[in-house]
Amino acid sequence: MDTAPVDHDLATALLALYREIGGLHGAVSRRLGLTTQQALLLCLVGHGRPSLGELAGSLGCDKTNVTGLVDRLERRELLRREIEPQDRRVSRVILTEQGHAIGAQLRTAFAEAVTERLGSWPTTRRHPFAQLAQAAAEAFSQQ
Amino acid sequence: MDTAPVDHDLATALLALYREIGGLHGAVSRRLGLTTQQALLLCLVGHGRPSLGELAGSLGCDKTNVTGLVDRLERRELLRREIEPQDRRVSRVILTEQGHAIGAQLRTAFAEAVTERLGSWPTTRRHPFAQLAQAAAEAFSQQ
DNA sequence: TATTGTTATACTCTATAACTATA
DNA sequence: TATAGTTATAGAGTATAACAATA
Repeated sequence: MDTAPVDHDLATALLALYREIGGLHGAVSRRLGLTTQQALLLCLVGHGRPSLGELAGSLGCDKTNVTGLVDRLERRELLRREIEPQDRRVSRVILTEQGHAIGAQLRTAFAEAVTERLGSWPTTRRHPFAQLAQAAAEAFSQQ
Repeated sequence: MDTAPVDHDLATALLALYREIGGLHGAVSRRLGLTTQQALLLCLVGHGRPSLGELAGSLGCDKTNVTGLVDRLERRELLRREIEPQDRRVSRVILTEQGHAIGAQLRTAFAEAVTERLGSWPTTRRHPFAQLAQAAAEAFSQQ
């Protein structure tokens, strides 16, 4: 058989990986004065202009949380809201210059932390892993 | 060159995967009446007898948080504290029968959710992914 | 003295329900 | 009427600092 009914080994490995990435990402975020959620949101915005509702979907949390998250990041001038002229109910989020700078620091620091721990992995191992992780993330994001 | 200085692609893929697993795991946990952190702690205890300090290390959070997490789970009779006789400063955590039952439900539900989304992946793809994820989790847990 | 766990505090994250404003 | 975002609320997670019990 090729596709087993339930893959417990894969799930266990992904859960362990989730826990460890969380620790790493949390430490990096904290070092830059952000919470994990603030850092995730900041990286998620990037160069796009997501609405608050879209952010809630991507973060997998309620829209009411995004209001508070965006409030705190806007107060620190890392991003700003912009009302959509075509539909004035919609608020879009745009990073400020400082927000982009912190986002870049965040990505770099996280990439350095990952590379440091997986430093002994050759590209012949890291590359397929990155592709599988990316593909899995996309598969998970389809609802 | 075989080991690049910083692997941004891998870090980006792992961050996306982290976000998606978080959504999936959170949904599964919530369905069983637990928060993400409570579910992580419950799975972490398993059949072991970790101290609160060890749990804090594994969860990557402060020990003061573990006090509250364990308090709430103990109040719901999913686990209990047991003072170590050899060193009465140490409290070890043991799952109750109900705690084991919920833990098993949690693992099964999460494995089902993972398998459902990666259902089209053949074992020739799932298996190496599981091994890489497990190896990465171990590499990350070394400090 | 050092360590394990707790308490107190303040802030952040979270979901639910009710609301405002726009469509 | 329906939708995007907000507010109010209550509970949970988080780190810091100060503390108790034990080693």
